[in-house]
Amino acid sequence: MTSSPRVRFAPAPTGYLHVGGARSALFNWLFARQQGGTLVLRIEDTDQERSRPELIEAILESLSWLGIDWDEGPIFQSDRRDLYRTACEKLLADGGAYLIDDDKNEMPGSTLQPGLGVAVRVPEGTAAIRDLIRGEVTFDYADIDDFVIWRGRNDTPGFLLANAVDDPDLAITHVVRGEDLLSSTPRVMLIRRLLGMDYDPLYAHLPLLVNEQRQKLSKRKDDVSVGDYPAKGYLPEAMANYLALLGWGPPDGVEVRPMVEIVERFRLEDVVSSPAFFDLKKLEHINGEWIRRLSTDEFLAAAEPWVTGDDVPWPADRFDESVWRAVAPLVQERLKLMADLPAQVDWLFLAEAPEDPESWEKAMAGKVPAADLLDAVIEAYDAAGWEAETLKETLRVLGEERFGLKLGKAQAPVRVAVTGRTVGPPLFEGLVLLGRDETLRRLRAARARL
RNA sequence: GGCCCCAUCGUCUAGCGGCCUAGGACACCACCCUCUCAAGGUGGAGGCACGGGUUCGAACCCCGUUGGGGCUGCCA
Repeated sequence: MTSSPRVRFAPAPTGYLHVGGARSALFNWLFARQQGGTLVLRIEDTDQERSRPELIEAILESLSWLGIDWDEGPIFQSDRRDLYRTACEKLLADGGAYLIDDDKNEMPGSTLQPGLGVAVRVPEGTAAIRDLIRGEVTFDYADIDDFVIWRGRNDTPGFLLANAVDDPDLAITHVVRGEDLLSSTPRVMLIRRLLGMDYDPLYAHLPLLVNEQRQKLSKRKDDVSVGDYPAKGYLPEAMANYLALLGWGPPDGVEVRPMVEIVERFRLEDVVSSPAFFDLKKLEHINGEWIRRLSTDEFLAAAEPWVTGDDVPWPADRFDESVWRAVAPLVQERLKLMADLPAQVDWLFLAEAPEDPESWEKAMAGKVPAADLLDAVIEAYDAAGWEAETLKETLRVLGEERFGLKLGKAQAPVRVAVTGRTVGPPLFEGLVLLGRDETLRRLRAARARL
């Protein structure tokens, strides 16, 4: 008999969702969706002092942004305090745990008392964890010290206790989480044993996500808050796609693909056991791939905040929707990050070509006779038909016949005069959109500076 | 220190005893394409940490060494 699995993602609201947590959430989700199982969202907010309720909404938002949905919850551990308290009292009464003072000295008594904490008395024996990724991992209780399960300081349950109680109570079948939790597992198992439960879930301890120093990603040292990624110009599809590739690889080697295809192929047993470096470079590449995969309409929708948001570099009233729609496909092909979008099109909506000294230097002070060339272009464009192909041909012929320059060289001064930069979308299509008058005005203005 | 986990190109991975003179992807280099930049195409450089076993045969199995990491909190 195979009943459908139940898994959970259990973040503590002590910070925003970071990429490591997101990856754990994603793997739980992938497994649940793969197996037709259930994903429970549980908020581990037992520590009154560290929990910040206002962060919960942000965490849920980040999960949703990634396309991770859940079937039950969020369940708050802070609502279930009585459950943990009852379990703790039982342990106390049975002698499996004892009261402690602030310095962890054992205190007399077998019921919870204000101001006193509770510690488990670790007995002899071993705990064998059944881990889908690592096989069987055994711990000897002789190596484990007595540990606190109830905080006397603020009279709240510790995470080990809450964990031990919740997973069976929620009928969790598979615990999928980071490897940093592996060492805490024997203690959770011990609590359950002392409580008389014969239940243990199957575990899957995911390899840690690490930084360049190969250390566990930390919110403090590493810039890894998922909530920051939309504003950096990442698409949720790209982030989720990349995260799925950390610790797992599709059997057919096709890395960039829709999440439904990843769900089809995902197997917890195939997750590797060694840590993975969170590589922004690869994320960027995948983001570029996803941007290019968008239909024009999808791209326009994704680009909306980048062309009409509060941070656009041009005055809102100068933005021209039809011009934007016309260049959009040209820009879509060249972006890795949506954040790079404004710099591609700003010259179309600014009153003047943007200033970029480096570009100016490169195009105007090089070997190309910029002044003479601009003079010639101005004269030619004043009379030319205003279509991309004509403008291109005009410049090509002019450049070759009068200056002995290939189009690649001849276009540089024109590009910088009009767009301000040496790089950008295809020039002649852009000139058509900018219009003859403004193009000529910018060419003359640039010529005057030489 | 103790316990536990891990070890294939710089990075992410494929490989689950012979298909491996180790495959793919990112990054890097070269060339092609090209109005710039991208994208795309072609090619290149680059790896099984080390030492013992087991086996007819090990990247794959076992042991050890070394290295890295995690935990060791009245955080999770």
